[in-house]
Amino acid sequence: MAGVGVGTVSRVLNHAPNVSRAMRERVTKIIDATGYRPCSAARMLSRSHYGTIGLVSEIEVGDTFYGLSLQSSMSQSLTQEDLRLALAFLPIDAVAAELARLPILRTHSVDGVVLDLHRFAGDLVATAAQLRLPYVLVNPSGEHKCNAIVPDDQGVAAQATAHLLQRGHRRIAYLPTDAGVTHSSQPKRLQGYLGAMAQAGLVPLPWAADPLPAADFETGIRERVERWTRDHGCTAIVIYNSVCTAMVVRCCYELAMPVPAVLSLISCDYEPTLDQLPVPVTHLKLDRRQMGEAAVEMILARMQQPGRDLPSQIAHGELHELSSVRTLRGKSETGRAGPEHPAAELAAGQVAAG
Amino acid sequence: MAGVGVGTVSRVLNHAPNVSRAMRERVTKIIDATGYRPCSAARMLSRSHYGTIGLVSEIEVGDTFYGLSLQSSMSQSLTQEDLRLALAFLPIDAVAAELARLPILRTHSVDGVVLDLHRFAGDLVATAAQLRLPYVLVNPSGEHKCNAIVPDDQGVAAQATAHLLQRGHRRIAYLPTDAGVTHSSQPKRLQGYLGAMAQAGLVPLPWAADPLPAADFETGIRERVERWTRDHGCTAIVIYNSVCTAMVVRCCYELAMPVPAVLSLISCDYEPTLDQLPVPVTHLKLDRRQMGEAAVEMILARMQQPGRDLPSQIAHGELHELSSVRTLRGKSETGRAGPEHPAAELAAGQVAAG
DNA sequence: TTGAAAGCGCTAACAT
DNA sequence: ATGTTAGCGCTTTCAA
Repeated sequence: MAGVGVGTVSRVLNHAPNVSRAMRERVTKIIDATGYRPCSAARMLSRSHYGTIGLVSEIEVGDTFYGLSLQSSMSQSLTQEDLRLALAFLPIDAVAAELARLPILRTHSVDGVVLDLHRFAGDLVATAAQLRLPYVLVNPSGEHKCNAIVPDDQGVAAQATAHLLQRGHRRIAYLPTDAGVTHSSQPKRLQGYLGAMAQAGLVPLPWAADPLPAADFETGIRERVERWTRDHGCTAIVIYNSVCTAMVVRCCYELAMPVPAVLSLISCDYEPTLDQLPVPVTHLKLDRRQMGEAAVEMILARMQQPGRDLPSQIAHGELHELSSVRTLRGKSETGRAGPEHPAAELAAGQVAAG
Repeated sequence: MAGVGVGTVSRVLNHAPNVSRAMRERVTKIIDATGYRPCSAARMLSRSHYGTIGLVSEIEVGDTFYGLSLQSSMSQSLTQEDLRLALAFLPIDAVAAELARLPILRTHSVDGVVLDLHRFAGDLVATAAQLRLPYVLVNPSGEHKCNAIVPDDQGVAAQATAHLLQRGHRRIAYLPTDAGVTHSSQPKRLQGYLGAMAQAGLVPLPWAADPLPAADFETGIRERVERWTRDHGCTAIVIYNSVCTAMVVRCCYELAMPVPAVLSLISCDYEPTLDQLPVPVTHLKLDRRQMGEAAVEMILARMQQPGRDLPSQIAHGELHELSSVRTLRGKSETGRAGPEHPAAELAAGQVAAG
């Protein structure tokens, strides 16, 4: 300290209004000269808050695009508010005790926490309430009227179906994912498809409500695609997510059913893979970055008014038209539509080895 | 406090050896009963360290698989040591001042920092040294004898080439990425390819050293693939990374050149996209999780002995054989190899619309 | 506008 | 083995 009281230094550091210009300049100068940095721990202690919010997600997001988008958008939003993000990971199907045992939760070290837990063994809301900390749920399974950022899963599938309808398709199938996925997006997207078909006065194609066998995912898809096209005049498929979409694309490749010439595809969820497939796939994108920003906004608001519930915010999907949907004309109205199936021998050269 | 001194409580909290069983139990009981949690800020302050290490990465990793694997593996490793991870993001081509301005670096709040910056405008090592904080570099561009986790880029391309050679390929091309990528992995992977070819007494195919035009990436790839196969008897391509690989796969799809029947592909880098392409692509995987663990190990070691440099650790690639490499026999030795090109009309049905 | 001083909740050295 | 106490580096009253 060069000649002034510590209180004064603190005041200039925090841009307090009641400091003389002269003093401010003098202090600033020494701060720059000495390369002084305040100690965040001391700040937290005396301010009795942490300037940090926690994000707990599932370890498995490490293999998906989903996770990082959320994180980096939250981190950026928080940085703007001069706040920090603290990460924690939980295994899938974790229980309340495991949550409480996380380093960031076991000690007082965050002012709020956002929970990005899709599979939690127990009542997530009750568990979160136990934390005695403002919390926000991101994309939780189930219904959540409050304190959550929920994607419009039903809407996304409805939009996808509507897009195909609008492009002239009538025999539209829906491909769910495997039974292992217990997240509520599974039934909700199904509902979206069913609803849109009903509204258009069309009957859904079979197996929409039957999850694929987790054991033999690929064969299951192949069988459905074959039967849909062969027996039901299917011209387009609404697909649960991008992993399934990639498998359908492979399947079409092997069956020599060009996309979108023979079969149109639309995915209810986006990952960068979709752009990189041989035929870039049209999809509905639930913007994770936007969800991250919404989560930050909500947790900040909840920190302002502890204990008060905030209405959940719905994240809508946005249509990205790429190359996997064909426009049908003419006899498509009759129900049976689409071009003839390509000659089987066309497949021979295209089948993947191994 | 129920009857005991605060020092004692602190001792049981920190598992100090010199506490009687009776006392330990008594205190533990009240701690559980009251749901007491220690305040991490106070701990940091009195211990005068933070139990936190920082990770600064580029915002753009948000779109890649790379980033999250590193983060989550670091977070897990640190959690085991009862340490926390603090995140910060920097734009690409950031300068030293921007680094210093990051919240986690502007204040004293981490005990060490790992820098995952591939494109930094300036001398990263010098800048890191300025931080007066133990640091570790992950996958930095350029040569780094110390304090870095460096992937074996040259080795990875050499292994990829060797794998193709071993499978009987002789006319092997190398596809770099675009000129916008200034990271040293670009020249290093090229060297790996060149070296392996030279060692096998083979001449490299053209354009290996010519980065693709960033403007028209896709056309560039298409032209090379066509000319390699048509004019140079090319049967296999070593590809810089998975984004380029996806484009080559699309290209083969459009040119009706089945993979691997006509053309074998191997990628020098992995992202989950590779598994999801119609033909799963054989690749060398530089394990990011392993790199994250190595980074944690190194930063911890550097924190033990501040100021001492540690030799860089090299991350090796692991071959994952999927379905994109064909085994060549017979006349492959002569240099010109591979089956006839498939009839052009085969393409017609498979070309993507739009 | 500035200085002085009382904490914030803990750890660790010291005393017992 | 346990209690006592002096800080850790800051913010924030309260006086001046």
